[in-house]
Amino acid sequence: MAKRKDGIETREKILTVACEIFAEKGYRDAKVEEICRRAQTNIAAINYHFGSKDQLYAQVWRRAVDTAHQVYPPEGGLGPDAPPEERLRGTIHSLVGKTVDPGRIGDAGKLLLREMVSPTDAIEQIRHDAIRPMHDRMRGLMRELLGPQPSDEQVLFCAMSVVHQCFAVGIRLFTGRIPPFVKFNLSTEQLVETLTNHITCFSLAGIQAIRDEIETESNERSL
Amino acid sequence: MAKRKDGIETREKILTVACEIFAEKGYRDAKVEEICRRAQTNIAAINYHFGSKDQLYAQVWRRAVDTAHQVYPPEGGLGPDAPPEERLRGTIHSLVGKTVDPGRIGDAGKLLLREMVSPTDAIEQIRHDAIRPMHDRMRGLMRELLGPQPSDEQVLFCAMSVVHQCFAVGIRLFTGRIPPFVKFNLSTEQLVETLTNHITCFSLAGIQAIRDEIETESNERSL
Amino acid sequence: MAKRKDGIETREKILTVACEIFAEKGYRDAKVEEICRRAQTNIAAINYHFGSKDQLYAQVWRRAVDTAHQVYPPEGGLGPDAPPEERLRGTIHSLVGKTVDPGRIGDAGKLLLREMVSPTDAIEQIRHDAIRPMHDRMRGLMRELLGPQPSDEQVLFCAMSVVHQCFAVGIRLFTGRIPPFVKFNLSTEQLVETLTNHITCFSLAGIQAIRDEIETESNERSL
Amino acid sequence: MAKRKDGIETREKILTVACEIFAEKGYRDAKVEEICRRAQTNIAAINYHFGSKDQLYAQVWRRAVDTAHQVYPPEGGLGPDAPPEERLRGTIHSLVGKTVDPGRIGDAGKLLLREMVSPTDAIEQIRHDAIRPMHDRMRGLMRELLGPQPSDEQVLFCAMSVVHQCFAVGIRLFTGRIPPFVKFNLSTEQLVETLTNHITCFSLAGIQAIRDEIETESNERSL
DNA sequence: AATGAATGAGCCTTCATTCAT
DNA sequence: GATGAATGAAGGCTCATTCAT
Repeated sequence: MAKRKDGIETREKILTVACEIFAEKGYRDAKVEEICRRAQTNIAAINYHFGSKDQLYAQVWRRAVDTAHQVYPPEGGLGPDAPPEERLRGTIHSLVGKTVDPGRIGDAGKLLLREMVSPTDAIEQIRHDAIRPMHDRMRGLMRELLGPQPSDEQVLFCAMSVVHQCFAVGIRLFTGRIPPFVKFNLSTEQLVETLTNHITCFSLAGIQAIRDEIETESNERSL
Repeated sequence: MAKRKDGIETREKILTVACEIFAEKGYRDAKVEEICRRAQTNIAAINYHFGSKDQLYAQVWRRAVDTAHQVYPPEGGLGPDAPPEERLRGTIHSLVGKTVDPGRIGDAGKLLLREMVSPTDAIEQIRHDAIRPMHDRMRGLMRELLGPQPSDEQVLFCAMSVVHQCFAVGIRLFTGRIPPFVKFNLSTEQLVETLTNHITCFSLAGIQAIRDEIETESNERSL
Repeated sequence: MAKRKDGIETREKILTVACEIFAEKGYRDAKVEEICRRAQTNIAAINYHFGSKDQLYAQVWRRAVDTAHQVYPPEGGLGPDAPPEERLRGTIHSLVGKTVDPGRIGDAGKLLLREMVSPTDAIEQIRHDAIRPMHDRMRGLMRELLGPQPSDEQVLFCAMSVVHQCFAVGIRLFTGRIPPFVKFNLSTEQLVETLTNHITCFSLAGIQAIRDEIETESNERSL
Repeated sequence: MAKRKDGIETREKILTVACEIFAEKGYRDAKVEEICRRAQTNIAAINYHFGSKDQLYAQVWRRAVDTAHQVYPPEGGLGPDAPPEERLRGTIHSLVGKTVDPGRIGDAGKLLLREMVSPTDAIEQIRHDAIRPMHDRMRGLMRELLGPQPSDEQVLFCAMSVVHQCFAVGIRLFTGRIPPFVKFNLSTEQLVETLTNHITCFSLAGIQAIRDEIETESNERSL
């Protein structure tokens, strides 16, 4: 006889294992057979509980997003009244944490990064729910920091400059090209902190440089 | 009839089509059947000319790297005597071009980016030939620009900050989330120029900020 | 419906059909499609139940060996105390039965013979389990029957003389060159008996002749 | 430009190489690509020179039979007037030589043995031309040696006993289970001689035993 | 006469999904 | 509710053969 547990338990186990495997191998190379085996359930369980591999993936993704946002809230938990420099640091901290810190959000970070780069059709909806708000927020911050009259282009470019710096380490980590951080003997928390400091410092200066350029252009044009 | 020629033509046709499809769908989702159909050859042609799908992919990749390096040489064609700021601009230009300009390097850019993020086993060799030199070069540049005593960590972080800014637009382009550049009515050449300017400006300021930080730390320590 | 049972039945059906077809056509020319068709299952059943054609073959072979040994035990069921002439007869009976009697061991005999002549890589292990013991046993018997001082060479040659006589009819049967036994109206049991008698009589005399020769040589040498 | 040799040369090269490979791997596992490669010609050569793989095989087989018969003539070159014991020895010598002596007949022996055991459809005709005469001859010899009134059955069984002893070593040689002859340091010629002696001695005694049995039976019946 | 690029039929295998129990 | 035997569509690869040159 089969164990008549809760049904919820198996569901959760599958979700967890699936996240690991999707993160490790990607959607296509993750096999339902392996997920079920590692989740110690039968091969029909995924279809039984989730309807299909696609739908399982969507669930896994949604849970990853939720987990990541919960552990690393969008702007680091700061309110809208905090100075923009602080909110930038908070946002960078959040992004770096999400993609670098497997200790606290499991494999959600890898999954997020993977989807960031090779999007799957099935979950366009979810992606827009999760990623666009982040970009919108980042663009808002850039507008605050870039001063009076930045062009949409400049706002977008700066936003991308910041966002992709945050992804950088994550990408390198999960593609296996782990940089020689190990020798620095940094804990994950320290790594997140160090990276946040670096990117914030680097970016604030970068943004300021773009702002100066805008003003120079503006002055030239007004002459 | 255009058949039974010297075999080179068919080979090239397959290579071109395969690059498109690998870039578009990734290795796993690219079907040899589709490649052959679009190349107007028999389904066995890939095995005949390349031995296997794996080996075809390796060839495609190698050609993509070659093409990209030819059109966008590593440091923009500058010699080692040029000032480091210029060489940074050249390197950024090269990276941006490779990942943004489908007009001149076909789908090589997409392929490069894809491999950057989800590496395939078969071509570790090639990846090391193409990617590591770039990172080494970039780290060398950072050392020049960061002044007397940067730590390995600082060099690495700055290099990553620059490199991943360059990939940013490429990633966004090829994941289909085409940013609203279109409305700016920029040609690809203009886009590459604009991005190069932005990233160079942003990064030089960022690097300078890190350099200042280093010196501050150094002074504090020497007190 | 007779479907979705315990899986054993389908497995057995495949095993039986596969034995027939492997025996009939050999490993390479046996097609999984035909096996599945004749076993009235899906083409994927072999992979599901056995993993691969290779592994199916190994299973088939192991079962054939087991069946054959069960129906025709190595020395005809005689104990080690029986006189060597009787044990020789028993061994001959066993070998002849295994290779001649399709009525009681199905196609195992054909399979054994086929493997005897064109060994397959995958099952070296099994071959050593089944064939070497038989040869060792036969050589032991020869030593008993050849008297005091036979050379290894003489033991081996006599063993081969006996063993291959036993295979003779089997080979001729399964290569389709059925000798005109049919006209003798012999049942399979009678055929096995008749052949056993013939080979035993022929071989005991042959062995005795070699033994005489040994003694002659020995005498000559001692003169 | 292609070498415009004789055309005969290439043909012969293919025939030789094909014999090697067919002997080594069997018809099914021999690949035309490998044959052509090792024969240093193009992949279409087999079809060009022989029409098909089947027909090449038939040619190879016919040549193997011819070679074997030439080097080891059916009854060892003895005339019909020689005493039957001598002609038996000659026939055994011929059979053993054909299947054991790769030095003088190339791989023809292996090929013959292989075909002996797993006949190929395409060359039934040739097989009957080569094998049936041998069996007829052997049965004739048996009739001479078995005395006045042997049954067809007894004649056949004795013929098989002799013939298959001759194949024994060959089979063991070419299936890779080379017996420890090596340690005896026998040259091929010596091996052929030794085996011929053994089988002749063994068989003459065996035949005599069957003859005695016939006479016993006959006496019993006539009582 | 000879070549080798190209073909297509066929094979084994994979894998998400279904369904009887 | 849960299982796992079974399915079928599809994919990559093999290989003897063909045909334009």
